[in-house]
Amino acid sequence: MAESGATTPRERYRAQVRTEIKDHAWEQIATAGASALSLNAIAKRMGLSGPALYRYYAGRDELITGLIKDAYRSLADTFRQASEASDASKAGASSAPGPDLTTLAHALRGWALDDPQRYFLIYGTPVPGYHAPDDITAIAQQIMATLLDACPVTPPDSAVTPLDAHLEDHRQWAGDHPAPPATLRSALTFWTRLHGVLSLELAGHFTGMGFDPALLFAAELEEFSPSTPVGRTRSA
Amino acid sequence: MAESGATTPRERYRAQVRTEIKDHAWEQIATAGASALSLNAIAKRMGLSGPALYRYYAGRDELITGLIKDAYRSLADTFRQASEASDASKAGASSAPGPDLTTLAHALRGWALDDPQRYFLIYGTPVPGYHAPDDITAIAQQIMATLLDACPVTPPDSAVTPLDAHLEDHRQWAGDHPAPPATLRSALTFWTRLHGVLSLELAGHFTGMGFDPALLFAAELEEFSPSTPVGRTRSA
DNA sequence: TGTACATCAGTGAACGCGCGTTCACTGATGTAC
DNA sequence: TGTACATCAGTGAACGCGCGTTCACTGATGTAC
Repeated sequence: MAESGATTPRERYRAQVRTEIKDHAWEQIATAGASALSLNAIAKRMGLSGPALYRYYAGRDELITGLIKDAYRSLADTFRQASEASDASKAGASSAPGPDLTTLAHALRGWALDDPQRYFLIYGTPVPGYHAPDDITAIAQQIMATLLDACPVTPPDSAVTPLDAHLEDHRQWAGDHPAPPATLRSALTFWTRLHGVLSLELAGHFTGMGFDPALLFAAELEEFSPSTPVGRTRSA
Repeated sequence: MAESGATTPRERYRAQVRTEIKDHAWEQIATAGASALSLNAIAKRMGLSGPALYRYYAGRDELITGLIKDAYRSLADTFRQASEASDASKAGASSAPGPDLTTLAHALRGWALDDPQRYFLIYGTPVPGYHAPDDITAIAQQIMATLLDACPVTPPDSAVTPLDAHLEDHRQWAGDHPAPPATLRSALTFWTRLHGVLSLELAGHFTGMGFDPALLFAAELEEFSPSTPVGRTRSA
């Protein structure tokens, strides 16, 4: 999708086939993982002969790069939409301005569970050779910016650590977002902690353990919720 | 290694060749990732012909399973050794009994950085079909048990959460370790948080960001250090 | 409106490759008397 | 100590497969006059 303004019938057709190829590619990735992706297999599934796909993609690598870019865009969109929705819902009176982290967190988890292999295509095991093209960095920064917009400007514990100072010097990763240092750290920690629980869940490392990953995710999230103090207060 | 008591020369030879095969396998995995592992390529590197390896492994799958098991064992050993070393060093007088989490954390990070693809073989993107054999679960539990031994029995914030109760009901994952619920949660969180930072670092997701992953790792770790209160106190 | 031409989607054959795996066999190493 | 036998490591040929990718080509779709 988002192949930009197609006008002539031929252009429309091309765009449609390109996305059809991608759809089959995602299906194949979800079934057997990204390393099993094969142009010939996709062609066969579409009722085409192998070389036909070379009208649409220069090769396997270009297709995969396209998929990765789409995955990033999809996550960025999901994040932005969740952010806007939560922003609108509390337009009336409620607590703090801006979207809240809980909404973003659940959007992230939903997006990941929706297609675990798509999550892993972005955040999973890297293939030693591959280096992401530059325009992907931009989308990653956009994701970070959305996250920073949702972070309370004064996080629960707001003392400035050495790490904060270090991050301050390297704000580029959030597109030079003008948030205070403690907020930068907060967003980064939000990201790494949720990724920690989520990636282990998606990889199935909790299945042998019997308990519910959602509870673990929620517990990690609670640490960021501004409504509850940082030391959990409920007891059982 | 640890092929168990080899006595006759032939047995010793077999064991040696088996580990030599594994060594080449690891080298290949480190270079091109686990999905690129090929029996023929290993044989060629060893100066053997392809089918020769079938004297030592029933096939590619058995070799990979062996590698995974070795990786788990290696991590368990690293953990245990770090644990014992830290235990001994403070035999004199110092603070709490038992090893401390900082030592374990750095052992983990060192082990991971030593061979990122080995880390990913365990904790990385799962291949949709594969299911780990049962004896691996045992090693994973042993790792958890070592971790639990190092957790302070009364963690920094010790109120009992609903998650604690849930974990209490599913203690199996730690080999029925007799730690209090809050400690179970603490160990689990230790694991997921460090994995969060570490896996993103190993996957190279911080390289475009310019800052030092070690600082982020240390910051996450600080939250578990009993010497420092949970809210960081230093300022800059 | 029809004709001539250009564009482009898709085909089928082919190339070269490396993979996992089997099989019948050779030659060396160990064992038993 | 030497001889007969069994064990087993390793070979080379072969099978069947699917991969990515190229190339010359046909036939349909669009464009220009």
